[in-house]
Amino acid sequence: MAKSDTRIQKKNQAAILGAGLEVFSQFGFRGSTLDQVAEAAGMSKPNLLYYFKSKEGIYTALLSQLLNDWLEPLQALDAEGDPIEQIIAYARRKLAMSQHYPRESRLFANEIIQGAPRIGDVLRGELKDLVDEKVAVIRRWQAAGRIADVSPYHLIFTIWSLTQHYADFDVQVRAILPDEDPFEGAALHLDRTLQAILTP
Amino acid sequence: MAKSDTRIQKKNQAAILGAGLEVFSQFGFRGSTLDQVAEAAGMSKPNLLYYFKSKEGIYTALLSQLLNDWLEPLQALDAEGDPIEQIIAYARRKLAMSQHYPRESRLFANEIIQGAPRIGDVLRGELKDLVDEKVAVIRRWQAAGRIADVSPYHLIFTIWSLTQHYADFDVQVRAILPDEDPFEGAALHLDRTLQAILTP
DNA sequence: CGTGTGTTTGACCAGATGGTCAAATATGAG
DNA sequence: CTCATATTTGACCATCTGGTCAAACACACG
Repeated sequence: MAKSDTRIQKKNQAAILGAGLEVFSQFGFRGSTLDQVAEAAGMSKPNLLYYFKSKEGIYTALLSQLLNDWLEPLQALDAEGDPIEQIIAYARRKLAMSQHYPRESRLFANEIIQGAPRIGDVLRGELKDLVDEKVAVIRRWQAAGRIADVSPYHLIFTIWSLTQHYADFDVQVRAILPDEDPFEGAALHLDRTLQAILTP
Repeated sequence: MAKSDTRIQKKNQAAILGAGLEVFSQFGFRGSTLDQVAEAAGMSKPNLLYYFKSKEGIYTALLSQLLNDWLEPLQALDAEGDPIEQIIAYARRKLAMSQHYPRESRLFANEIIQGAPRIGDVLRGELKDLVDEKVAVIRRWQAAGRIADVSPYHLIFTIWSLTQHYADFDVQVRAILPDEDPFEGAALHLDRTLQAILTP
């Protein structure tokens, strides 16, 4: 019985999710108010709640909408490709996401630092399964002697932490490097680091 | 004219700061309430405010009290020591802090992700100066050919991100590695990674 | 143009939250 | 023990916040 969304509904839902991303990524869930989101979306608070049941509804809609985009780069890691090339390509995709979608990165960071109360199940389910699968791929590469024998789990943590650092701690990075674009140096450094770790 | 604190004052101030650390590190500043802090400190809300002027007062007292501990490991980096040894020792100290003081790490992470509204000046001042000083040390080591020629700034970011990741994203790390202590593998991985990057 | 449906909002409410205050209670120096 | 001072708290207040509701408005379709 679900009617397909009208033009206006699509436009407003998109505006609300955009505003929610802006606000929630900066202040976290509890630190944000509906008035802030409404203001950022350019509409009244009751109108927000005409499109989404509650504050929580906006937030969880955002989280689940973004989760797929967030996992996609790792899914693209190809067991048939060249090992070092594949891993570096993955790291570059992740870094590019930090550069172009820092708000999404900070949204997840806020959520996870505060104990992941709303996506803990996804972390322990979908995410863990995906990581386990790719860890198996890396282990096969290692067994064949094609890359060095580092812990695949910690290798993945290395890529996550290094790339997300530039988005999540952007203020700190720019406090240290006020006169340059951190992402240029980061890309080069990331390449060299992974080369150094992975070369057998 | 400042009277030295009595026994009771010392005890209660410590209790409040401990409670504040517990609560603020989990929910961030805006996400925490004075009632939560009072409850965790085992006293009434008005009594909290007898010792600290405001919620903000507790928070900023915490931040500035912890900042020194946070910068100390980097200060201890010794220009006269063996380069690779010194850098790895720094990374290990940082990792140990993430392991033993994860709440402090998350407190800073929350603050910085949300734009560091209260410690931006410290980042651009004290922290930047300290980092610049140590970067100069690393550059001298590199000029002497004693370590590889990586960007010193990004090397430091690497150490920060890798070590703090295990504290700040603890929930995610443990979701992926439910059956082991992540810090054991992390220490080994960190050593190997830095060896690989730094060996000329 | 008129009518039914979808959209928007001003006014409002209940509960939470940061902070105040006067009164009660504990403490310790003489 | 006594009293001045330090400590503690119940009751309270103003503001903020998530959410509701009825009324107003816009719009498409006959």
